[in-house]
Amino acid sequence: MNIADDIRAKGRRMTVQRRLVLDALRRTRHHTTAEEIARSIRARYPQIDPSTVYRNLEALEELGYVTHTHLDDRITRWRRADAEQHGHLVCRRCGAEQEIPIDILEPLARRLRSEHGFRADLAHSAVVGLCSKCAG
Amino acid sequence: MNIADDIRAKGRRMTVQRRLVLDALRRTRHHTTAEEIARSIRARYPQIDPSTVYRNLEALEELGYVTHTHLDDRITRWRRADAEQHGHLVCRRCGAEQEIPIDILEPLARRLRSEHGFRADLAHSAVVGLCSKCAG
DNA sequence: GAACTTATCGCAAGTCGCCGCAATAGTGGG
DNA sequence: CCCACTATTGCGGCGACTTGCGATAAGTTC
Repeated sequence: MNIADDIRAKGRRMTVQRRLVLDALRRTRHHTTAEEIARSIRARYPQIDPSTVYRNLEALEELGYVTHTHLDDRITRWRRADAEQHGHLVCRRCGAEQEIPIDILEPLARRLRSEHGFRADLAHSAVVGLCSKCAG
Repeated sequence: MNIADDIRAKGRRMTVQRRLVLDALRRTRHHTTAEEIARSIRARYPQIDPSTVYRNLEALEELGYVTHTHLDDRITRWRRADAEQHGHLVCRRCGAEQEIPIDILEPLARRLRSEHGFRADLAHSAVVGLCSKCAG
């Protein structure tokens, strides 16, 4: 089943706008911001409203096609759900972000699960701190 | 050395506005939002501009008196730097936030330090996932 | 304690993301 | 192919900051 049919099967609709957002996400390697996606779409289709992009990202997240992460700022980062999972380290000083293999976070996830019944979404979270350069 | 002198020693100034922000933070048990602090101050001193509160929180963070955290939304949470350290679990479904003892995160911090030279600021980060209620 | 330097303030305007609403347009059924 | 249903869109406007700027006032010097 292709994406369009899957979306329809879930009672949603496949619109041009939706497809454009999906395509924009497909073109980006790592995570992007909604604003960047909106900009790239509006370069060709200026009539598409930024709020439509925001709403589509949200809808596509509900549909399971994308996920978002909050790093150390107010900006939401988006990426395809089928992209490789990894953790994030964000330097609070220089802002550098680094990706780390998800399995480093596994032991913590297991403990949170057994001790707090909490199912951590590791790729969704970011660890803030000082990178090796800034820590001196 | 008291706070005022310390601030002056660092080439900054102790203004009424600064003191009001500091006092407001002292009154809150856990973390608050800038907007809430602004509201509580402006209830008594309406002439104080919200932007002054934002700038003071930033300045006080540079001075080492407060820190901020980003949970799973776009709102910045502030708290006193000398408050008790703890980790945060945030449910992506119901939004509930839970505090956990910081030592649960220690093993991860040690590993990030040795393997990536990254000094994690555990109390600054939040782990996103599903709480026991929402995980069903 | 007056002069002076400049951190900080209040205000107005701008940005990014979100939301309500009326108009529009995918979809399934006939 | 046409209709009814309702998910989605564009637009205007709001919330949470953020920033430029001229005015104000801490702190320092004399």
